[in-house]
Amino acid sequence: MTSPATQRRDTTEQPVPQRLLAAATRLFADRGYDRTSVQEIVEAAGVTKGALYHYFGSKDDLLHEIYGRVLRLQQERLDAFADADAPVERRLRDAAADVVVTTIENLDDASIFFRSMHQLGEEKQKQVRAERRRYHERFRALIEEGQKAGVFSTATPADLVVDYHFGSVHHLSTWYRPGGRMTPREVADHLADLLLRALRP
Amino acid sequence: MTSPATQRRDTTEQPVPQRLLAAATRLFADRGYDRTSVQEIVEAAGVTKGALYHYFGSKDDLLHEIYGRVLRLQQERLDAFADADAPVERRLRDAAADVVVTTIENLDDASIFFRSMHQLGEEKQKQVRAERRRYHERFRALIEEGQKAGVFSTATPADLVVDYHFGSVHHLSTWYRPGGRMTPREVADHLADLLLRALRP
Amino acid sequence: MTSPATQRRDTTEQPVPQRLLAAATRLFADRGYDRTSVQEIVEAAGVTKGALYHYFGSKDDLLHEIYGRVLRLQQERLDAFADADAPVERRLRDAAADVVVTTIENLDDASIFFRSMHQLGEEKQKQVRAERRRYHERFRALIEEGQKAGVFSTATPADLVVDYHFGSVHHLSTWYRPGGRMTPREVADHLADLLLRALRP
Amino acid sequence: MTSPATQRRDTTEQPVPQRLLAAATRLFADRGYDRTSVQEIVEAAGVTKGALYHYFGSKDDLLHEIYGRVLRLQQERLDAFADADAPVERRLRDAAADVVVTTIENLDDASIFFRSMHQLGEEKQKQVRAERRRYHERFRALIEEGQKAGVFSTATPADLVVDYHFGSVHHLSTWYRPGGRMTPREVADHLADLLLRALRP
DNA sequence: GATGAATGAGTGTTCATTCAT
DNA sequence: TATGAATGAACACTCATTCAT
Repeated sequence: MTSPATQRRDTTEQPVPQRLLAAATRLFADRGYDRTSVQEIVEAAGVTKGALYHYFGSKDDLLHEIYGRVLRLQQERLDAFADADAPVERRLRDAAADVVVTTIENLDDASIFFRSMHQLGEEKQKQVRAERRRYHERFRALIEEGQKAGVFSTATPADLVVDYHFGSVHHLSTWYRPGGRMTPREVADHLADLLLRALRP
Repeated sequence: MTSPATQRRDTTEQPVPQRLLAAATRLFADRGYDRTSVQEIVEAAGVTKGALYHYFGSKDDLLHEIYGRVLRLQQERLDAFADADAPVERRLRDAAADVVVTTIENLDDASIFFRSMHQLGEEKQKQVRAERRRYHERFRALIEEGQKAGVFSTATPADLVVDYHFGSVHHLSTWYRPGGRMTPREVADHLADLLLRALRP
Repeated sequence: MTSPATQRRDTTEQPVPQRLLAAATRLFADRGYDRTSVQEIVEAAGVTKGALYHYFGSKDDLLHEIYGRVLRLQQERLDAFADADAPVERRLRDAAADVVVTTIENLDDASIFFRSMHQLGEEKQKQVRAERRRYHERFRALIEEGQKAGVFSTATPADLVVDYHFGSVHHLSTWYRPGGRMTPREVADHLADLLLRALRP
Repeated sequence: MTSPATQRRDTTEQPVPQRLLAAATRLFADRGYDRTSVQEIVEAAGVTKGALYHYFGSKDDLLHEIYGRVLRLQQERLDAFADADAPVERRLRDAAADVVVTTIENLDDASIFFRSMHQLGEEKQKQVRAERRRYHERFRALIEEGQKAGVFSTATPADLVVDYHFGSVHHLSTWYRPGGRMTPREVADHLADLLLRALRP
C-alpha cells in the first residue's frame, strides 16, 4: 500500500528528460541510431512513449540534443585552453591533449558523433556542422598563430593538420577500451606529443 | 517497340552481381547501410529482388563483399610497398601515402567501411576485424623496424602511431571532396609527411 | 456522415484481441496455419497489422493462445468428470463422451489442434505437448483404476487404449459435419460406448 | 578427367523421379508440405529445379503422387484380406491389423497423409477423397457383413466403427516411434483386438 | 533431358508517430 | 503531464514457377 509518490521515487531519482538522454546515449552508442527503437529507449529509461514525445519532438531530436551537449562542452574547453595566458605551443598541446581526454571520458557520445551524424535530419545536420566548423576554426587559428610566430613548421597547411589530429580523436572510439594498457591521460599525452613533433620546424 | 534483345542489352552490359555491388556501394555510401533498402538497390541496379537473393544471401552479404574487395586491395598494396627494396623511411612513407591515395580514389568504399562496419553480422564482423588487424600489424611492423634501426623516434609506442595515422585516413571521407583544393596525391604527400616528421628522432 | 464514435462502435463491439483470436481460429481451421496470412487475419478482424503485433508477439503466439484456451477447457472438464463421485465405468464413460461433445462444439479449434501443432515454434510445442501429456495421463489413470478394480479388461495396456480413443476424437474434424445425420451427443454416446465395450472383461 | 557418365553414376543410382519422391516424402513428413521448399527437395535429391519440373508439373503433383502410391498399396492389401477365404471375424481382424502394420512401416507417408491432404489443390483433393471413400466403404462392408451374420454387434452404425478404427490408425503417426516399447505387429494386434472386442455382440 | 538465372507477388514483422483519454 | 492502443508504410526476405540455352 505504498503511495503513488513513493512508488515513483524509485524510478524518478533523475528528471525524465535526463533519464531519456542517458538511455538514448547508451543505446545509440551500443547499437547505432537506426538500430535503436524508441521502444527500447523508453523501456531503458523506465518511462512510456508518451513521455518521450512530451519532452522531445522526435527520435531525431534526442540525437540532436546529445550532439548539442558534447559540442557545447568541447567548445567551452577549447576556448578556455586557447585563451589561456601561455606560449602557443603550450596552449596547443593542452587543447590537443584535453580533447583526447574528454573524448575518452565520453566515448559513448564520441561513437555516436562519428557514426550517426549523417542520420540527423538535413536541417539539424547543417546546424551541427556549423558548430563543428567553429570548433575546427578555433583550433586552426591556434596552429596558424604558431606558424606565424615561427614556432610551428609551415610545411603543411594548418587545415590539414587539424584534420590530421581530429582524425585520430575520432578514431579513438574504434580502438580505445576503458581499462586498457594506457590511461586516458597517457594516450592524450602521446597524441598531443605526436602533433607537436609533427609541427616542429 | 524495341526488340526484347535490345531492351535487354541496355541493362545487361555488366553482369548482374557487379551491377548490384556497384549500386549498393553508391547507396550505402550515400545514405548509410540501414537507410538503404534492398528495394532501392535492386532498382538502381535494374534487376529484381529475386535476382539479388539469387546471388547474395542477404543484404549483409553485399556489405561484406564490398569490404572484402577493399581489404584485399589494401592488403596487397601495403604488402608490395612494405616488401620493396628501399630504406625503411622510404617504404613507410610510400605505404602511408599510398593508402591515402587509394582511400580517396575509393571514397565510397571508405565511408562505408568506417561508418557501417558495426552493422555487419557478428560473425562477419569478426572476420573483417581479423583481416583489419593483419593490415594494422604489417604497418606497425614497419614502424618498429624503423625504431629498432634508430631512424624513428621511440617516444610513442608503434601501436599508437599506427592508430594516429589511420585515424586521419578514416577521417578523409568526412572532409575530402573530389575536385577540392588539393589533389589526392598532394593530400597523401602532406599526410605522409606529417607522419614522418612526427617520427623524427 | 456517421460520427467517428459511431463508426468506431461498429467494429469495436468486442475487444480487439478477442476479435483477432476469433478471426484467426476461423481462418486457421479453414485453410491451415501456413496458408493463412497475417494480412487476412487482420482484415477479417477489422484491424491493422500494427494492432495485432501490439497484442501478440507473432503469428505463432496467436496459434499458441488458441491452443491454450482449448487445453485449459478440456483439462478442467476432464478433471471434473474424473473426480466425480461415481463408479469408474460411469466416470470414464462420461469423460470419454464429454470430450467428444466439446470437440465437436469447437471443431475449428480441434482441426487446428491436430493439423497445425507441428507448426508451432519448438519451445511452445514442448509446452503444449507437456500439457497434452498431463491430460492423457489423467485419462489413463482412470482406465488403470478400472483395470485394477477388475471392471475393465487388462488385455490391452491402458496407454494404448487412450491413444485408441483419442485417435477417434482427433479424427472427428475429418469427417464430422455440423448438421449431419447424428447430433454431437449421439456421436459421443456411440464412441463412448465403443470404448466401454472394448474394455469389457 | 572422369567422364560425365561416371560422375553421374554416383548420384543416379536410382532414377531421378524416384529420388525426388523419396526426398519429398522425407521432407514433407519432417517439416510439412508448406514449410518444404522446392529448392530443399531438389537439393536433397541431388538434382536441379529444372529436372523436377521436367518430371512433375508442380510441387502439388509431388504430393499427389505420394498419396497415390499409399492409396494404391492400401487398397490392394485391403482387397486381398477382405476377399480371403475365411470367417468374417478373421478377415476383419487381419485387415484391421494389416493397415496398422503398413501404416507404421510407412509412417512418413502416413503423417503426410493426415496433415497435408488439405494443401492439395481442389481438384486433386476431390480425387484423393474419392479413392479414400472407396477404401472406407470396402472396410465398412466387412463390418456390415459381420453384423448381418450376427457375429458383430449392431449397437453402433458400421460407418462410425470404421471412423473409430481409422482415427486410431491416423493417430499412430502422432505417438508411435520406431524402436519403441512395442513392435508394429504388437501394436497392430492390440488395436485389432480392441476393434473386435468392441464389436462383440 | 536438364540447367540455373530471373521473376514478381507475397511473407511475417518492425517502428516512429499520433491521439483520445 | 503522461498513457498506451492503434496506425500505416516500410522492411528484409522467400518461393513456386518459367524459359533461354
